Amino acid sequence: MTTMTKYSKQREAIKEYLSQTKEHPTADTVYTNIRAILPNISLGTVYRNLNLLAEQGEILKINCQDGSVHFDGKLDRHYHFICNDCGKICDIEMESIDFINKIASANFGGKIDGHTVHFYGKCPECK
Amino acid sequence: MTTMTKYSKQREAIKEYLSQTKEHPTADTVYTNIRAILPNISLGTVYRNLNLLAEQGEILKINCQDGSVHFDGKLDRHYHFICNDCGKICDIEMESIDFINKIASANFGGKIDGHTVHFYGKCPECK
DNA sequence: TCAATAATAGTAATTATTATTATAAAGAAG
DNA sequence: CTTCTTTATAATAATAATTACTATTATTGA
Repeated sequence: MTTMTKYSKQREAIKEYLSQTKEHPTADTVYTNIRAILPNISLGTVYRNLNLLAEQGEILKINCQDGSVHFDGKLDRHYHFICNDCGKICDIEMESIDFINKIASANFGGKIDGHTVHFYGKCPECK
Repeated sequence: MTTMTKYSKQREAIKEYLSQTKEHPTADTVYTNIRAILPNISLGTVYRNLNLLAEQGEILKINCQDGSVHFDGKLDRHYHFICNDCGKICDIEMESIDFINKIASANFGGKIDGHTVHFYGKCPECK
């Protein structure tokens, strides 16, 4: 029996917050911001729901090069840039580069289903 | 005054171990394996040297999608594949795709210096 | 309205990693 | 070869991020 997901205002608030922000907050930043609306929410609830939403594909979990974890409520196809100076994550709107999967498949015995790519450098502000 | 790096057999053993293995071990796996040669090495020493070697560009630090951190002693240009089933990291020998930096630069205000890319799917064994 | 189940807050526990410190090893100078 | 200075080490403590636990509360379907 597959377990059933019930509504909760906490999860709804997290989803809403992520969908409206342009930032790519960490779990802790989500927690801080959600507490403005739901002062009694617990950090564990934030973590559980972020992971649940990410599993369900409703948000995106971003594992940065430096080991930090960020979340993204924007669902349309886009890429991420991380600034080497200020550490900020920016969106990059660009054409799909899914064709690199084909390039990688050429000399590889397994099956390539996808990839993750992050770009690095100086963001518009730090440049 | 820039601090000077002194030789240590611990660091040498870590470097040697990474250069000869085809695996992409975690810090803890490095620790376990090095203890076969140096039974008294401490985990802190392993972490410190892995980070030092990575900073100096003598080894590679790989931050996986799932948050785990692995190390690679292979220095020539190659790409990484992570199996969705068994979690193993494999090398992919393929032509450079550095040109994706140009594609990303097209509509971006900042400066793109590099990228990281990991491929996902089923490895040769799991397929 | 009621029963079943999932979600929560609060807290404790875990994991990975870094910091601290007294001792040991490395390298330079005499 | 001995001494001095500096870096590295082992062992341990501390930290940070995340997950697990548990009693209580909220949601949903009947």
